[in-house]
Amino acid sequence: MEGRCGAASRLRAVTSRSVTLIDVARAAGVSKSTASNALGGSGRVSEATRERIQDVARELGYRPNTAARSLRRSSTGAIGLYLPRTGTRLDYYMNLAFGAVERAREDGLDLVLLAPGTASGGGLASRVDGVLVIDPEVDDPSVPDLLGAGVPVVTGERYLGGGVAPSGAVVCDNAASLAALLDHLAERGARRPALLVPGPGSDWAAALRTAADVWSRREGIETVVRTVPFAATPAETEAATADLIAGIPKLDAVVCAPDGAVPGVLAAAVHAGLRTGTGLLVAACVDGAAARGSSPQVTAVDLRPAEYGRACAALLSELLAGTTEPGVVRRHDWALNVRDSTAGRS
Amino acid sequence: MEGRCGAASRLRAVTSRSVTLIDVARAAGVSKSTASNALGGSGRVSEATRERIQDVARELGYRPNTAARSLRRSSTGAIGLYLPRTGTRLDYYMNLAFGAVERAREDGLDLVLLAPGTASGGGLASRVDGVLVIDPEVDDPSVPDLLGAGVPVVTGERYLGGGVAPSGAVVCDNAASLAALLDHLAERGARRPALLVPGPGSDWAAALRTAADVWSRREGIETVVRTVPFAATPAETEAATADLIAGIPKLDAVVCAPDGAVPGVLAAAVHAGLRTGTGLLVAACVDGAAARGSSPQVTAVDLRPAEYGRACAALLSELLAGTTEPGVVRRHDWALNVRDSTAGRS
DNA sequence: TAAGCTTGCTGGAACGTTCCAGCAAGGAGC
DNA sequence: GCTCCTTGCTGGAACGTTCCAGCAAGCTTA
Repeated sequence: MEGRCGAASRLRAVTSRSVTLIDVARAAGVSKSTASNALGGSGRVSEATRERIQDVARELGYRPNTAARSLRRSSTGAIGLYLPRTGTRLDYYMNLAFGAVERAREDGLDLVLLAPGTASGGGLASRVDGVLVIDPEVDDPSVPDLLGAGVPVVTGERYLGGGVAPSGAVVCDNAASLAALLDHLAERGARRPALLVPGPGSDWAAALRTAADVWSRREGIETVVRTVPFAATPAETEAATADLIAGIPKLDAVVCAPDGAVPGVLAAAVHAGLRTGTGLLVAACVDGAAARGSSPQVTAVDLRPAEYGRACAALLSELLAGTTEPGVVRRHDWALNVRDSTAGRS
Repeated sequence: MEGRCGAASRLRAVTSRSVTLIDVARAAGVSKSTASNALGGSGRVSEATRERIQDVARELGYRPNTAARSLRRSSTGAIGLYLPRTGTRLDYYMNLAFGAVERAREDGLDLVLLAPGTASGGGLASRVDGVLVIDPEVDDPSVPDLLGAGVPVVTGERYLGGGVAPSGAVVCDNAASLAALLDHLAERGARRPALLVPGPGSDWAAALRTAADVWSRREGIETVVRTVPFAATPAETEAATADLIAGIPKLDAVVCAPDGAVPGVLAAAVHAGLRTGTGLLVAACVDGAAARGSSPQVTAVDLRPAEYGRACAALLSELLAGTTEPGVVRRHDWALNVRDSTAGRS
């Protein structure tokens, strides 16, 4: 009876079940501990045995069971990604997500997409080892939950709210990029630029506002700042721009912070009979489909979202591995993509 | 010694470790099996004890350990999402992803983002219970790997390649939506429409091509079909449209299949001195930021990506639960968003 | 030669859950 | 009174991995 039962289960193991560490160990004639050490890299194993076991594992098609490993190591092998769900900028975030997922995969980490409210239950800690929170906004109630979930958090851009501090952050030098953009516009002949920017609820928008102020003082060129919603629709932006054109006689350049708002600016220019690129210079603080796809194409600051995502994932991965101390803030490089919309005043 | 050791571990359990099923059971004065049954819903437990245990669990803040559950149940509690990484259409896919992640969460499933090449290793089956493959293209080498990974697969749109068949699919009636779009254009005065569409490598594009053919025959109106890349850039589309305008004297409407290509069509119209909406009607087969954000706004077929994602996740979830038999194909509804770009010939 | 160190390996005990066999207690049917 | 069934609960054994203590064998040192 014992024998029959053992034989049956062994047969099933061969036919249907997936191959486990014990199968590998048995086939290689070692104990499971040695097999584990040989494949995992830790522990003391002779080079010869290690290679033999790795060969056997490859031959049998051994894949470690993620759940068992997680249980034993009490780490899940996955990180979470939390994105703001703004209507525009989605292609930016998608590129960022792709970058993060690729980088995570290089370290053997899965990336799970977090929906708003995921963390509020509290079970987050048993499902991911850490979380990436991108562009955290102060009035998003999920953000404090994520920060308090008990796992390391890396933010993309700083979080301006209080509470538990994140373990790390990757930030863009938005002040420098806006200054570069304004320098570029001035060089192309702009003397009366305007900036369309969301209110200071996010680190990004807040930084842009002060940067515009600093630049204006330094250069002695007044920059008109006008507040638009974070996820501004083209219609809203068009109205805002038309308003500016009507109100400021010599307006010659418009910088719009959200990339999705670009079409609205262009439409207002067309309506007012201004030729984009010469009569009115137009630029955006975030590059994306809207800036690249419009006509004429719009000069924009390229935040290189895929690399941004990679950088965030890399930092979190290092924090999890313990190779980097908590509290780091890393800088992410940007680039200025000059296009026809700032060709220059004729 | 035994006692001291036990006390020590119990103390640590209280101070640092998270609360386990055993903690709940002990606090409620029952065995772990009963606690498991009470919380899991299965097994035989009296209503009184069940409530008591649930109260205790809530009070202690018990969260089941995902890894342990996965290990025991040999299911991971997560599904994978594989998206094509085309430059345009990203906001469409992002909305779809958000829909899928929300629906998955309703069933307690995590959604992990799959990068191209994730499946080739073969370890996919131990990490997700099933996979969503959206807009599978025949020449994507990852798709056969995903289909052969040994877990249920639901595709968004059909997969035209061979090999292992998916367990389910959610499809749009692209033929019907294009016919509706062409009907709309004809009603607004179009007599010589053109269709910009990718080659027949995807189910979506193939369906559009035949639908245009069928519609033309039925209505007696010839539709000019022109092939553009799947992820057509605005520049490519502009060139293609300019070409059409030059080559076809009475051209009065352009339908462009990929949404990201919309700005190119509009630019070509402007260049040719045609007024979009009257001189040239313009429409797209996929609604998105490009169609909504352009000026004038462009009439498009709304595939309702978030709901599409929800539908895919729902189907996969049912397949995993066994409440739906494999092989199902479900239909997803679309809507026509009429905008200024098809106002009508004056 | 005895003690101590290093190397290479082993066996067992976790990790937290679910599933299964089983067992008292009580009721029904003969 | 005996069997049989149901209800409500229990204890132990999985699931596949990693970690830890430990143990021979060989080498060094005194």
